[in-house]
Amino acid sequence: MIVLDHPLPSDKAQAMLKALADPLRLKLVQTLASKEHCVCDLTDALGQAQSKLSFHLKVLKDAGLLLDRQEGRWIYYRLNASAFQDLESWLCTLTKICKTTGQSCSLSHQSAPTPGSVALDALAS
Amino acid sequence: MIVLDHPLPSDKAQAMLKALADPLRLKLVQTLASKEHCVCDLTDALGQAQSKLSFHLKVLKDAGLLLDRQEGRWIYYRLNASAFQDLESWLCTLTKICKTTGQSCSLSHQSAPTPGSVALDALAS
DNA sequence: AAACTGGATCAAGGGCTGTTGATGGATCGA
DNA sequence: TCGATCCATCAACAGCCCTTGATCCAGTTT
Repeated sequence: MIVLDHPLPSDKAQAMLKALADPLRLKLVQTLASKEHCVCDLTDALGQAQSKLSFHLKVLKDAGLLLDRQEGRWIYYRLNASAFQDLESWLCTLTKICKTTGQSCSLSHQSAPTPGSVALDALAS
Repeated sequence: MIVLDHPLPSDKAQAMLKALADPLRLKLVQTLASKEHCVCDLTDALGQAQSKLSFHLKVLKDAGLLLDRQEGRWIYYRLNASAFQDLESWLCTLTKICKTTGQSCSLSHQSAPTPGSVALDALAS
């Protein structure tokens, strides 16, 4: 089995993927993409119950995808850009393996496989 | 709310994310990264029941991440490189938004925001 | 201090998802 | 044709996740 040699551990990447794999959480991310919001803004914007949003915001925050700050009574959430960057990089590594191992690929613009461009590591079980 | 303007629809991306967000399915992907395998190879390699692997292979295939071909009694599964590429591209777009909207970002090497480099689209509700 | 507001947390319930063992279809060898 | 192998599918069960409404806490206002 090929295991990604990447600074982002697979279990962390998995937690991020799981956090993003929900319709409402994806809407939250898209909403927070423009700028930071407090929870009451989000309840208005998305028309969802406060406790529900708090639940999903916590999931996203625990996965590392969100950051928050307090200002008086309000708590402002924003995207954690570096986490998204890490996940993108992780997925990029996976995609490169996929291309360099001669998997079927319909892309006409795929770059030529450069030996060593993908770091692999064999692992028992 | 900002919505990704990307050829890959968000619900498809979400299905892929959900499919990848499982430990066993991620192991399957990593195993298939090296080369195609039939199901009986995978049961041996991962020490899992055949029906369990068939279930998870179907989830990955339904999400578009796997392709299969039949050869006699065996069915060989392989990664669908273009699907991984699409998902990577989708996530890349999301990350770019995150960076260009001035979200807090600890990266020192982030590229300068180039206006128009990220396609955005406003959407009601 | 008392009332109010924003938000987190909790318990209960329902629904979705994964696991397990059994069954059935398809292909191949004898 | 018969048995064996590979694999998909099914039903039943268990566990997890999401939703909902209530409650609690912290900060603010009066």
